[in-house]
Amino acid sequence: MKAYSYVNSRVHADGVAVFGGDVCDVSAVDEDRVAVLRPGNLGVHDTARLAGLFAALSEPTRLRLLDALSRTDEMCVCDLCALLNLRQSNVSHQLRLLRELRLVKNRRAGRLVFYALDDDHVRRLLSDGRGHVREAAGS
Amino acid sequence: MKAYSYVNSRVHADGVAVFGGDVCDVSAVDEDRVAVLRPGNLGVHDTARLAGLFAALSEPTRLRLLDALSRTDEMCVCDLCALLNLRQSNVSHQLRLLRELRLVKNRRAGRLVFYALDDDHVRRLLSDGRGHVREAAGS
DNA sequence: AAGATATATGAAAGCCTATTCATACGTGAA
DNA sequence: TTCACGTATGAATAGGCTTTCATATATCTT
Repeated sequence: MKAYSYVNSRVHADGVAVFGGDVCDVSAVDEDRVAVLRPGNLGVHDTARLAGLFAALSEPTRLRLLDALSRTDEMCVCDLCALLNLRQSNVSHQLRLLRELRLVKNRRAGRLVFYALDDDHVRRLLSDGRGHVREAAGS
Repeated sequence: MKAYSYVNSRVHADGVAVFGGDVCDVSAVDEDRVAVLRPGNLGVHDTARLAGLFAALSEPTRLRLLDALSRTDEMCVCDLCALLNLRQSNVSHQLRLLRELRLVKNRRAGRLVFYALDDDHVRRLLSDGRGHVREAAGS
């Protein structure tokens, strides 16, 4: 998952985010439309957060982990490994990422740690995603 | 955007996707739950497609392009460059990717090429994504 | 036809990430 | 305490992706 820290980005006086290094090299055709849309542009922070969220979902392993959790209430690490045929180390690494993004939560029960989806947004995102790939079947 | 071609993946006789190289190295605690969930696992193709979709959304540049298009009907390449302060080459490359994933469509008008969202799934995905990052404000 | 504008594309560089191995940590049992 | 089990984490490598530059293609104008 890319970091996209935006350390080089700055914000204009008008609040418009300017991303470091990127410079427009063409002139707009419909300057009015551009001017109207510009204030609604995604800000630097929202962009980074959204990108981080979707990046979490863009990985087959994490995607399958989330999908599995979306089909039950909670599962321990070793059961996730068995269900998805993954190495324990790999699962732990990915679950850590998902936890940092508040996509999953965990609770300890003895030496087992159970993971569950943190809220319903993920379920909906997965569902919408499936809706799209089902329609765009020709790709 | 990662390819995730799964050339090394195979499918068991029971239809369960097995991903190349990955081997579970622990034993399941709740084998019944695993057995119940396994038939519902995401297949290889669905996983790859979903991952590709979310990967498209995981990139700040593409995310901003899609967000911009979601706030208007259509826009030409140079206006997108101007609005987002991006190089033309960069925008063209990313729009190509988005088009291949059927996230945007385009039409030519003289020497301009106008891009628009291909369907409403993307709009909803963006909206859901915003919903999540708004709630998980503490990350 | 020639020039100008708008867009597309190929190649290369630099950076980032996923996975694995090895190992540490935490918990329960004997 | 010592062992066994489940989980977490650090380091390293291999492979991919994004961005840029240079250039090609397409269309319109003169």
